[in-house]
Amino acid sequence: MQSLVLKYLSSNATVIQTSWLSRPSPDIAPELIGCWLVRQWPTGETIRSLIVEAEAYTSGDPACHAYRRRTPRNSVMFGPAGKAYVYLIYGMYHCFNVVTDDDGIPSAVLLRAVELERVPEGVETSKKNPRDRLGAGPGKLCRVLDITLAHTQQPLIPSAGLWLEHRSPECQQDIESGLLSITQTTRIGLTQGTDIPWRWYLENSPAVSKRAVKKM
DNA sequence: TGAAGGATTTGT
DNA sequence: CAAATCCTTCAC
Repeated sequence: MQSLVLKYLSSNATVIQTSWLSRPSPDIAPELIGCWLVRQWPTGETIRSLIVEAEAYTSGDPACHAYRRRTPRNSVMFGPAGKAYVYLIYGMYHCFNVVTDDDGIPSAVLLRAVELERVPEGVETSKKNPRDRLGAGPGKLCRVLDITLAHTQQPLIPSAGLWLEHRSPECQQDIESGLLSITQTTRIGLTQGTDIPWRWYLENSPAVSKRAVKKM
């Protein structure tokens, strides 16, 4: 079977705008599956990644970092959509979120897994970490795409070196026809809000972990 | 000012 | 299942 990334990669994808992201995160997260996360380094190297797994967090949600109060770390989630919320977890991994919904409503979509169109320069693959698993996990996708705390609060636009693009027409058609299937289930790794089914992933993607595909 | 803990990953 | 590892948050 041909790689999904290469099958759906198109040269004229359109950049996702703030207005499209100014909606509730549980509406946006499933629609981001099949969209593109694009990273461009200062060297000019540009890599598109197919988003295959995402989770929604929002106001009133006990698992949301902004549930208790506004703090320096989570403040970007309270602002307008279209910005990056990046945080460091367990002292060693970064997690990347897309800030969503209207100004004043703290919400975001955590990107949990992507399929890279190719291996970035300087990145080694191995049997343990093969090409199709480089972006398999929220910490791993940040590591391979070099997404760090420097990106948090940055707008997701090409000039920032990190942005989003809509599904290609081929991908959109395959999702609508049912050839590609998106599954909804519960979120991972939480201590609160564990029963809220706000995780979505693309069936049969090698970047979605077996642990992650556990059903409700 | 200090201590507890976390939207993870990896190896035992 | 526990370690790695450090920033954020909250309590004192």
